[in-house]
Amino acid sequence: MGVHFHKAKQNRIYQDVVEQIQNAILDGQIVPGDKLPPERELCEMFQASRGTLREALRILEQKSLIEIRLGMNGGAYVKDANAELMAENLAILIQSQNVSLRHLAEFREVVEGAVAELAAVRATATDKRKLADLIGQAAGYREQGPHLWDKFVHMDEKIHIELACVAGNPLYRFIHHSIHKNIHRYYDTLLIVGKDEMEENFRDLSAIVDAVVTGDAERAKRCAADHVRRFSAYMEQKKRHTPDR
Amino acid sequence: MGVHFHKAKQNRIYQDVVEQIQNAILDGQIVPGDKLPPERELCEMFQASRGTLREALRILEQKSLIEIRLGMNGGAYVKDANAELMAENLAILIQSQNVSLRHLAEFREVVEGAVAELAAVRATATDKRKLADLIGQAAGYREQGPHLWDKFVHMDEKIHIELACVAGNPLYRFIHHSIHKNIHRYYDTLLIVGKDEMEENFRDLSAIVDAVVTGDAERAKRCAADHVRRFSAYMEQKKRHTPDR
DNA sequence: AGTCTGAAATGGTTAAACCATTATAGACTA
DNA sequence: TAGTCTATAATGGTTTAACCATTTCAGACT
Repeated sequence: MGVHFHKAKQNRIYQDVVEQIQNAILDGQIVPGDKLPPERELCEMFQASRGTLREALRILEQKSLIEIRLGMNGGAYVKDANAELMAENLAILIQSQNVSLRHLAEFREVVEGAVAELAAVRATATDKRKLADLIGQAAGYREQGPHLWDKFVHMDEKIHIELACVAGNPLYRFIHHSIHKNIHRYYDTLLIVGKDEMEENFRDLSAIVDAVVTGDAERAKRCAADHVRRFSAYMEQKKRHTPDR
Repeated sequence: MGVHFHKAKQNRIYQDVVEQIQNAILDGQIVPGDKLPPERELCEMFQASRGTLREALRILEQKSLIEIRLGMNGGAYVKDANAELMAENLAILIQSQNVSLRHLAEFREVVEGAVAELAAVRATATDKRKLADLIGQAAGYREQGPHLWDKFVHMDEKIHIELACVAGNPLYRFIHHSIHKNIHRYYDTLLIVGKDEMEENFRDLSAIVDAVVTGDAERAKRCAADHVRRFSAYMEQKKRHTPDR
């Protein structure tokens, strides 16, 4: 690998090491999938001890910039998915009780609305076909009865992701991912889908996609926001009947 | 399906240390301002070596859960400002060129709109007085000429923060903080405020606050979104005239 | 009363050794 | 020949013990 590191300076050496490697990654000198040299070699490059170097690696790992694998062929691999960090952050905010489920729902209403609106404006013919296809699959699972209902739930997720992609602003993808990851554990216990809920959910999704395909941004926004509102209300209600977690 | 297990690896002592300390913090067993014992004592408690323990501390520090100070009376102090993380995170997304300034502006338009809307609905009498007061201060700085213009710019910031607080959803505070921190370095070089820009900015702010005070949520949303749009357009324009960064 | 100084507390760094996990090549077996 | 076992080597994980650097503060000295 052709990247040149210079001797680590500064008071806190590990910080300097972090910065050098981080810059190399963010500048594209090292790309996702690449492997950094083994720790012992990095030590020589940076003229630092292994302990210090490992503290730097821990920080980079926590920033989701690298992933460290064990064993032969192990080492520090440069990662791609920057979305993980946001999810982790959000998790901490929630756990420290600064942000409640209700806050999250309120925010999600706005975000999903904006996503649907943008998607309606920006969807290409290909995007529209893809969305219609996803709705078709969901319809299929819906009809085939209870044993495929969890597949249906999964489609809901896929449709939301697709909408975020169509919207064309990566921030929305990241945010959606973060929220979903954090809300997921509530799904598992609270979201026991009955036929009625599924039908309603399907109607909501169809309405959103229909509005997007039609290019009716205003309606898309309204439908998406309504969808989230109904869904959140449903979750709140379930939660009240499932005492204390 | 539904349930997600993760590999049950006992190894990686530092992870275990991180979890124990993090839980203690998030559960409130240790509160912000508290100091953890010195490294050497923690080593004994966890029965781990200092190197391992320090790797754990680096992770907690990167998570903004603790802050480490040097010298006598130094050590690991528990922090409470969780907003830093999100900012750091967003910075990485931007620097890795996954998110552009334009994306950020587009998102901000939606967010500031939602904040103003919520604020209009939820503002108490006290909130309204506070907002009116801030606008008053801004008006004062505006009139007293160029030497106070940077104070005026600062007021703009304060008003946005206050709106986010009034909106009553902490997520918006965190998001605003993140965006602001990341957009700030552009301010410094691009935002040379002339009298016209300041006047326009002041009109925008007044309009937003007026709508909020009046309780006109719809208008507040529109004014805030317009404000961000104008501001972003102004920045884009400046940027084109300031070749390459 | 003010200033200097040095000791103590604490994090930062180093070095060398050993343990644990994993991929793989090559030996062994069916 | 095909499959399976095994030894080996590459690499991260952990320990230990020592020393360096920074900061505070009590007490000495103006």
